[in-house]
Amino acid sequence: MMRIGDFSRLSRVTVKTLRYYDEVGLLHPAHVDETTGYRYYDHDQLPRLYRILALKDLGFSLEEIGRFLADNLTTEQMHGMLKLRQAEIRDRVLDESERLARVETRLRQLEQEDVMSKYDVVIKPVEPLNVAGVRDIVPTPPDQGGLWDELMGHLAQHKIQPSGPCLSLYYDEEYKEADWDIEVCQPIEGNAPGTERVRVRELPGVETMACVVHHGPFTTIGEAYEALLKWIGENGYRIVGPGREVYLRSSEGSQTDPDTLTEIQYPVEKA
Amino acid sequence: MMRIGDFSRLSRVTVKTLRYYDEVGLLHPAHVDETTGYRYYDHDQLPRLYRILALKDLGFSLEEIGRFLADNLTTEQMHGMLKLRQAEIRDRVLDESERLARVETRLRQLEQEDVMSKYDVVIKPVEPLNVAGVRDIVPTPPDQGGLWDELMGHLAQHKIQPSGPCLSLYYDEEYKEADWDIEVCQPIEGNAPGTERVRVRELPGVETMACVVHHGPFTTIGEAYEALLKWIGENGYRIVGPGREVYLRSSEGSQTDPDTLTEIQYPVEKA
DNA sequence: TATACAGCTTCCTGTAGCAGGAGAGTCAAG
DNA sequence: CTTGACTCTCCTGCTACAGGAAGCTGTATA
Repeated sequence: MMRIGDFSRLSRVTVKTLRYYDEVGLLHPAHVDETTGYRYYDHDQLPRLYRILALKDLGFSLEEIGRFLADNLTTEQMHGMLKLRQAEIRDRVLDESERLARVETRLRQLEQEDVMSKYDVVIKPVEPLNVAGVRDIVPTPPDQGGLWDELMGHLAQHKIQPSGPCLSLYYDEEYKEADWDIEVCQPIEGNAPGTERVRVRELPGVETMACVVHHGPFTTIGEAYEALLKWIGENGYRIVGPGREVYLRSSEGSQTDPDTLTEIQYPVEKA
Repeated sequence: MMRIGDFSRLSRVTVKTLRYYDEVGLLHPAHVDETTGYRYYDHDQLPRLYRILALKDLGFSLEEIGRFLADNLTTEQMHGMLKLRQAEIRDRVLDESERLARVETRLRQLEQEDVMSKYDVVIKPVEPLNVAGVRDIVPTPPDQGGLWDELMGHLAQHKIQPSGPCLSLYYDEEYKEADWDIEVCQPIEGNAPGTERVRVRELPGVETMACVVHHGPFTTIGEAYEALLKWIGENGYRIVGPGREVYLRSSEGSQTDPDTLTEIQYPVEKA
């Protein structure tokens, strides 16, 4: 029988930890003096402590280790827990590897451009959205004003309330000189009447949407697109649907208001 | 200006988190109603929030992100922090990969032997140890009794106090049929007189010692050796020094006492 | 106008596995 | 008997929030 300090030196486990294991019931001392509260350990408690350490080393929580030691479970149960651990660790390795890749991408970018991008890309889910929309081919993006007039006219006529910031969808898959396939949308509540030109429908939700916010006039939104597309490419994603422009704040059709706020969104998947 | 719930839906960050970021000073609302305490956010706070999320995604702590946003640091500082992050993540990936390998080793072992080993191996550091020892060639390990008599006689004669459990060192690098090079040691305090045969010296400390405890008679200690050596091989270590047997509890030379407790130690390094 | 009811507030607790430290009692040696 | 090393319990802190209680607020509807 030895005191906690000796057992600590023998096992190279801190006194704090030994007391904690006593508290949570993982390893009670062989004997506790009733009057002084001193803990006394026996040499043959070392194997149990080593088992605890070995299991901890495999990544099990103390609670799992506790059940482990108490139930002394069957080979199959053991096998199942190890399989589970294996899967969890694999996930974590994968996560951390991807994080590492992102950090290294940033590093390369920093070394090349010598300045940190003003754009930050995030991946987030986007809910399904009930919208009224008008879709058509227009020469270039700045020419979508007519579609907006059409849409807003319809909404005003039927007294339909908007329920969020409006947005445009860009359906073309590659870059175009002219003739863009664009849909302008206004989120609305519930269902409302549509027409041949004004479609009311649900825009599907997207689980992984790569997003970036552009703060500045529309005329410079190209920089935001550039940053976003670069990020998507460098981080191993690919675009799997039409891009969206969400007009968070804008002054009615002005292309040059510097206080305009636009979120660009692309549905993506890991390539 | 929108309320916290709307900003939460817009950014897909929970209300709880937004309140927390307010509390720790990462992102205060644009305006807080003095009478009601309601938080009001502006659209143009979204870029800052996205920056926070992007940095979090790289693995920075909220505190680091805070300094980050407050100081808006130079490119070099930025570079340094990213390098640091890179190193940390690499370490973690390595750690987790090794852990994964250990789990998989256990799994294979379980599948082959259909039972969990009764031995648990741990890696721990061992302190330098001041000892008196007698080293010689003996036919086989059970023949080391004479060395112990010699050592104990010397200690008794000089009234030298032992300061811990005694141990044997096995110097041979490969298995031998006969003629083992063995040193028997007794830890003692301070320095004490030695002789030609009884050396007093400091046993060097070992940073990474692979250890296992055998609970049972000496006659079955081979199983413990087998388990330990197997573990060392399978987990990518190699032996870099003489093995030790530490006699934690024993009944004076008995080879068959079932309550004997012995720790086997091998200094190892990652291969 | 009264009433729901959804949404907001603060405050408290819990998480995992201990580390650090305060204040007080205990043990063995000199 | 004193000293100094050791031990005890109890409290706080760490990260980044989540969950929930109790109470207030804002808006839509009957």
